[in-house]
Amino acid sequence: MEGIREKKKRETRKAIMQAAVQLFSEKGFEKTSIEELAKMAGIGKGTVYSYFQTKSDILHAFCEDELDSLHHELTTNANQDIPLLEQMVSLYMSEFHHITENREFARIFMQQTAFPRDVDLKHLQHEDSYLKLLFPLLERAQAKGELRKDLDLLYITGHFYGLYLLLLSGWFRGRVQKEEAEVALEALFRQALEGLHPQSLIS
Amino acid sequence: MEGIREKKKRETRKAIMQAAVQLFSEKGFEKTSIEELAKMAGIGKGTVYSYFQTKSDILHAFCEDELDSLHHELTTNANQDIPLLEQMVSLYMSEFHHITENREFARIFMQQTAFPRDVDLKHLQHEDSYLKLLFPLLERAQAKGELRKDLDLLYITGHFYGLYLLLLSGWFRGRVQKEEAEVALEALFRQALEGLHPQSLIS
DNA sequence: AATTAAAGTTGACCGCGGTCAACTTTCTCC
DNA sequence: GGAGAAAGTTGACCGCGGTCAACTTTAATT
Repeated sequence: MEGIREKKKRETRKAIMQAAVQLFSEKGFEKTSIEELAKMAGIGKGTVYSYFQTKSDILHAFCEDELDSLHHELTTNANQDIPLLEQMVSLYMSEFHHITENREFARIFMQQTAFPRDVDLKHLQHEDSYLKLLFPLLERAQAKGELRKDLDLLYITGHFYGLYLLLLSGWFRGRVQKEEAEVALEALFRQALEGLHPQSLIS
Repeated sequence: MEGIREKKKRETRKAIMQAAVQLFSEKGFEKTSIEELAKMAGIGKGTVYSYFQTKSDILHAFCEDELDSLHHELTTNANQDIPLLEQMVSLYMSEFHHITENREFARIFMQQTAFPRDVDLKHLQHEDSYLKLLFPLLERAQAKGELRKDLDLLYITGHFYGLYLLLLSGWFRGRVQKEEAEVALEALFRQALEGLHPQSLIS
């Protein structure tokens, strides 16, 4: 049976997350102080740090929850009968729209995900869930003859992810507007599939 | 003629940069305080902020100087007679080695370059110098028949850059070791050139 | 129920990044 | 050269993220 402690811990953690989402959305991540957040969650400042190690960890936890639910949604909704290009574009565009919903959240999350201070197991876990989602799609595409079979699946997923990273970065730097994103990503993915070499070079 | 002011400003700026490089290298970026840095540069704390807007701007200035000199070096040393694949790998690997020399520097730099807080003109300038470096290479490759001519050069550079971002991110997350980097990048670039589609699909 | 150990909470406190009003140095114009 | 303006410098100060020793609450034991 669940003791008082476990219950309280769950509730406190939830209260922190709720306060965080509200305040970060309202005032932005940087402008929200931990003390303020703790007050809204009805706890002392120090307590926050027994649930999360750093301020950005709070935001990170939220983002991972979101991404997890997004991944779950994608897995169940995936339509495997459309061409790979469309599948990938739609998949990454879902994530793109999700993540660009709130620039502040996305920035901190991507900064720490793509260029973390330390090598971290959490990142690898997240990556694995990613790969579990993509591999079946790619294997099926290979089976359907849409994808070369002599390539490492890891490199293929990496290839798409790299181009997605480029798109995200382009949006952050103001190079790509939200409305252009899908066209740009599709063009990049098409390039990846068809190759940059002229056909004549492929022996 | 140059007045006392201009001269002092140049010298002070230089002193700040020198102190920054030394301290950031010795103790790391986060562990170095502005007060300490100012002391070593022989000025007051406040003065630092009339030369740089934030702490990470100092590091940023250094990185941009480095990258500029690297780009210059690459431009003059570029050997245009080797295949495009080799050119691109060697070019990006130079940058990779340069940037991974100091993880701390690279992290802050890449976080702010790829996912900046605000859209910033400085980034666009830097990108332009990038493109100026790459476009001639690609045009020449197009002329030599190594590259499709129906593609936007911007998308091609983007494609390579995206894969480079992936490599860097992989290194930061501990997925790719320095020694494996070149092999990985070459594989990715080769994929990009040859395409992920099986040849039979290319009509 | 009483006692003690373990787990959880707290806010005063620290060091740092960044600001700004007061101050000093340099320039300009007569 | 002197007076006033303009530019540059400074460190006390502020607010915040993060720590920790003292304290409170829950669990385990007899």
